[in-house]
Amino acid sequence: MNFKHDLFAQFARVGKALSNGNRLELLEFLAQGERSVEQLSKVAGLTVANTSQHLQQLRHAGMVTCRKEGLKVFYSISGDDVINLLDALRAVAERHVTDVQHLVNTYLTVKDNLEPVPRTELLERARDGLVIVLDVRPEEEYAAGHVPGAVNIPLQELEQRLKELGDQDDENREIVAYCRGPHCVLAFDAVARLREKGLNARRMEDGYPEWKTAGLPVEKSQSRT
Amino acid sequence: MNFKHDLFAQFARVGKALSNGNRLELLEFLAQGERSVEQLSKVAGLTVANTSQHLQQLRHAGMVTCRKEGLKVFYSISGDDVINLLDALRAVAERHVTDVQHLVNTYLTVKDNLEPVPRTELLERARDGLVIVLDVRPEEEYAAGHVPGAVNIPLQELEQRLKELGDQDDENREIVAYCRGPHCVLAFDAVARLREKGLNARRMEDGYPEWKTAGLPVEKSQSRT
DNA sequence: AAACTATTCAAGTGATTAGTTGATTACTAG
DNA sequence: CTAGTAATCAACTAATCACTTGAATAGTTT
Repeated sequence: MNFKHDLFAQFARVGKALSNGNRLELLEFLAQGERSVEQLSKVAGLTVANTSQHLQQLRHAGMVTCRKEGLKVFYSISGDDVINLLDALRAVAERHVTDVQHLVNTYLTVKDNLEPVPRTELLERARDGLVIVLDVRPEEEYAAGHVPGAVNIPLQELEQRLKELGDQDDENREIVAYCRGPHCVLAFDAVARLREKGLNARRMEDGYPEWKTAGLPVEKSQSRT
Repeated sequence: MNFKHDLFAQFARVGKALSNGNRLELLEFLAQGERSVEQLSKVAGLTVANTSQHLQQLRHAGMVTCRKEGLKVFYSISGDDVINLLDALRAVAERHVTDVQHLVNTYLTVKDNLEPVPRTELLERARDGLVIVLDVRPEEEYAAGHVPGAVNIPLQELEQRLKELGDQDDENREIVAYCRGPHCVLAFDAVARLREKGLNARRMEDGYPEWKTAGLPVEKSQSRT
């Protein structure tokens, strides 16, 4: 039964793509939208050549596609099924690899952290003005697409721009922060800092890619070409 | 940001578990239910020592658990999320890796193959006696659990025992075959052979593990201790 | 206790993989 | 055409992985 063997070897090719931490990081970043090789290499802290090689492995596994525009090559996730796969991987890793839970817990300095806010609940409460939705990702990612009505304050600028959130009529209005995904640390950080300031902050379940994949509405900034 | 790096390294551990064809084959077999190391080594065509090592990798990735009973150690999938992960992997591999499609198509000698029968539809039609559900897995797997009312004829015995299916009142009663999963070749084979004999055979969507995971009713044989 | 069985452990070999470096290709701008 | 840029390719090293072999555990049977 050579057929069977070949078939599993093909599946393993996709598995191999998931077998390296740097590639997973690239995929998580790509889940935001398309990116150039240079951008990706910076965010993952790899050389351009190395990044290029990882991207080609991902491409051969069918997980990303690329598009050349002038000098630059833009990579992007090749379909929603890939995001499902990444989420399934996360789910297994979270549930079973105790080290992950340990890492997440250690990072969450705020131990009495409330449950993250579910996506569906959020949208209507934001519409009613009950919550402020805070996008803590970098400006360019916000511009490429974000949750409707979300305020964008990148994490680094959070401390200085705190009043933009507190200035609102009600000091105790709940703030819901989100970032790149369930394991992006930006929103964790933001919630921890906001709580230190006495604000009522929570984290949104998952992040922008999951929001988009769930078919919920998104908004884009027109400010750039 | 060392935290981030560590976190992705933990995810990669699960990814690594999926990066080898033999391990994927073991997982697919384990998705049927628990198995001893010896059984697994036979089905995958590996030495016992090698199988044991693969299983321990899977265990460290949190994908399987084991239970010792007397001399034997029985391994099993550690949760439904693992089956979801395997299905997500398959989905990506199927959609993107053209080689997989090629392999599957090559194997399907019957080109005019009808759509596989959805699970939900099947159960009520079987109850009404409209279809014969055929389980082509080996006897022991059938005994460990099967779709209610299914007839068990292992693939090897299919040709000899054909009359057990044709003997029924209506020659044209539809036969729906299933096996271990969407990429197990048993049901493909069975359908192809039945059609050669002029019978009205189709393949069930997915296989037994997916059926069980979907929460649909199952039946077990009492014939063995 | 001795023989036997199922599994695991430990050590070693050849193959594969991750990452570095420097050259090369494809494209743009002057 | 030349210089410059983004990405890829090619060649290499160190690390990791798959598998084999033979020994060691743990449990059962006699």
